[in-house]
Amino acid sequence: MDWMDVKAVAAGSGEQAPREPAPRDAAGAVPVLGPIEGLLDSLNPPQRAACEHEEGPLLILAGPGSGKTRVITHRIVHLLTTGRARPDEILAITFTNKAAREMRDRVEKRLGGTKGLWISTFHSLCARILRRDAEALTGYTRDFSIYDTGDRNLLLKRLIKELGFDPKRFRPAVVGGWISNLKNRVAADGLRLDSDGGMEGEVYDKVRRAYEAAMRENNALDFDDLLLKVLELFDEHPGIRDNYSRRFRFVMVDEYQDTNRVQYLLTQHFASHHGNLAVCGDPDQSIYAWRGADIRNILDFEKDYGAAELVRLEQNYRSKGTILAAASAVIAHNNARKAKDLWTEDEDGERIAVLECGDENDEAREIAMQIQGFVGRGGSYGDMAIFYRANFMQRAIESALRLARVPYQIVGGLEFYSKREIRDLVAYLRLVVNPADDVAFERVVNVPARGVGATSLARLSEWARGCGVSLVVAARSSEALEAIRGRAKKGLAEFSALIEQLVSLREASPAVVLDFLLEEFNRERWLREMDDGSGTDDREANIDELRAHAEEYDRLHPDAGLRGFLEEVALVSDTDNMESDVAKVTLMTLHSCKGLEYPYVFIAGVEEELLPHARALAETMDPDAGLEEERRLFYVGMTRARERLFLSHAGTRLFFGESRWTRKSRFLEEIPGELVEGGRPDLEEDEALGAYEPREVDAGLAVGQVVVHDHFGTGTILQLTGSGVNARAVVDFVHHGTKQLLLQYAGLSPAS
DNA sequence: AAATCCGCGTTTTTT
DNA sequence: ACGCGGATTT
Repeated sequence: MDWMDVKAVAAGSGEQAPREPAPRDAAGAVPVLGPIEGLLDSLNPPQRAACEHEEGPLLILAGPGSGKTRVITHRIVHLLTTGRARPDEILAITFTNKAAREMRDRVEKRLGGTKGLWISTFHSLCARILRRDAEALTGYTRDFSIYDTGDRNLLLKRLIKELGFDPKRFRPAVVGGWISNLKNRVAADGLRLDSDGGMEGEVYDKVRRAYEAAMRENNALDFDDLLLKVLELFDEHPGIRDNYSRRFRFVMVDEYQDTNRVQYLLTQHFASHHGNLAVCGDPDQSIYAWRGADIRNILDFEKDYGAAELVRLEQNYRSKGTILAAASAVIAHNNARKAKDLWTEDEDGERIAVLECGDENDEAREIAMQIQGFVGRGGSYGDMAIFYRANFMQRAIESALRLARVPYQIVGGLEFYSKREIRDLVAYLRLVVNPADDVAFERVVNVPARGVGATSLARLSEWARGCGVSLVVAARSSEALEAIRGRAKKGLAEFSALIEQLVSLREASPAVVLDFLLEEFNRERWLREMDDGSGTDDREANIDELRAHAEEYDRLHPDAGLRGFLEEVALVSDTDNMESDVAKVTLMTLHSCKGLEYPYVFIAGVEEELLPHARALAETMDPDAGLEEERRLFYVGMTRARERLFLSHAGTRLFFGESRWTRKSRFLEEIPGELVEGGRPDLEEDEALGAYEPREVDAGLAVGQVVVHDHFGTGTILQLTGSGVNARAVVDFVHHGTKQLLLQYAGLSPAS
């Protein structure tokens, strides 16, 4: 980590005379500075070479922890401050919003602003282009809706039924996955679909056609369309394509190993005019083949773009030697791979620990205990992260952390925007912007309840289809309403009136529209209506959060309006809710952890079937490829760790409510050298726990006493053992049976 | 049309 | 174990 001050070579990075300061395109644009003295001094030679590379293609092969993001941001800053480019001539593309934000922050730190720079994900970049140029696509307007997977499946289900197929046999999610897959690869293999069964394939294809037609009618695009339509736009309107490729004189793509065919072609378009394309990535960290990423894109880069400069970043500044060696040894088991030598100047550090646990709860508890131990010895929660292969594993870990009073945050997982109340409100907003959005209409026409049920809706749909109009238009037509009975008729009229009012607020700020809606709904009644017994507090809080989010958005983007807000909501999932400088342990899937680093990393569930995931081995593609991608995933997880790495596995684990025996992962055998088995590698239990400040435990607890526990509720103490930090109680809980608890974590209090 | 009950699939990963 | 959607009842 000290490499920054290793060399203090005087500034002399071959600066040329800065060009005439370019005219700024807007007030508050990035200030055009002179060259920053010594900007590149802190970089090692290859890093520096990557930053100084000027025109033409550049491939940066960057191992984990090799300062890749640093290089990209420095390169941007370098381009700007030497006057080689204006902010609005630079396009940097990332895969996740997290990465985009990180990059923007870092540039901002150096320049004090990022106005005019385009740093975004493929998806938001494309959405932005389409907002501008959608009219050039037949059938679409700039008010298009963006459908997420849920919306897509809802529409598919309706279509499958309408076409007379059984949605059980042809499940919307499966058909949708198939369509998505097709779109991601479409440009590679042409439109030919290689369906297995002739009959099945035909159905799939019929549904697909109906889906595309319906999407057009709804003025809606799904995630894949965002990219695909831009490709279409560029293909059909070379003029538009040229505008962009001339405008962005420098294009950069991060995590290039994760690009799919469509993204590959888009990139090509963006660079078509000048060839100033810098991509960076690491084939060993390619973990998205399952959704169409094609590792050949990065492997063939030099072939695709002749005379590309190649820079390899192989010095690792992140992990202790032992961790790096272990990760390297694991990844070396992949055959389809070019060998690579990562090295570090750092010391070896502590050995990697393997935690063998009973079941998933023991595992979670063990991790929690480790964490408390380290915090007791001066560690900070914010320095620790727990990774797992699949989201369901989150549960056990979460509850153990709660019990142990470990503060945590979860990245991704259950999404904010998939919550009922949020989806409904958002659907209203969508309908206001894009009245052709029938999926949104169906979602909210009876929210809150207006007596409009399935049958009336079916009648309305039928009429609408007959006339070729949207549901909103149909609902306004007295002719359409003739076929509908009293209660529902009145409801539809109410709904129409509401939409009409909302449409007049079309240009208002998102928060204003939300307020109007909530007022209109009678918030309390609506909440009560949604109550499923768990109370309305959470939903209420979610609504407030959405409102706050809308307000914040409006403040930052005063001119973006509803359209902009909806785009953000559709594309910025709350995977991005991660707070980085906060005293909380961070939980996430192995896929989400890419690009991050933590001093202490725990990887849970390092087991066969789970870490090489069974489905990755069994399914579709060739099993070796599946296994190797799993290995890369593990590699990505391991290389996030700076100081300490903990790998845990449980003897049994609950799947679908059924406890199953497990075997430890073959990947563990691939780690050379000695692993510390079990227990706490460098602490005795007492030491670990003693360091953690105990809460007062003996507060008059006695056998036979009735006590209350945060999580398990009321119970009776059957037995008390141990003392001090080892004091335990066996408690028979009314609803949860008998548990043994460590008093210092349990927080038992006498029942009142 | 709304409320309740039952059966089924779910859990690989994400924009 | 759990939640969703569909079928059943009220």
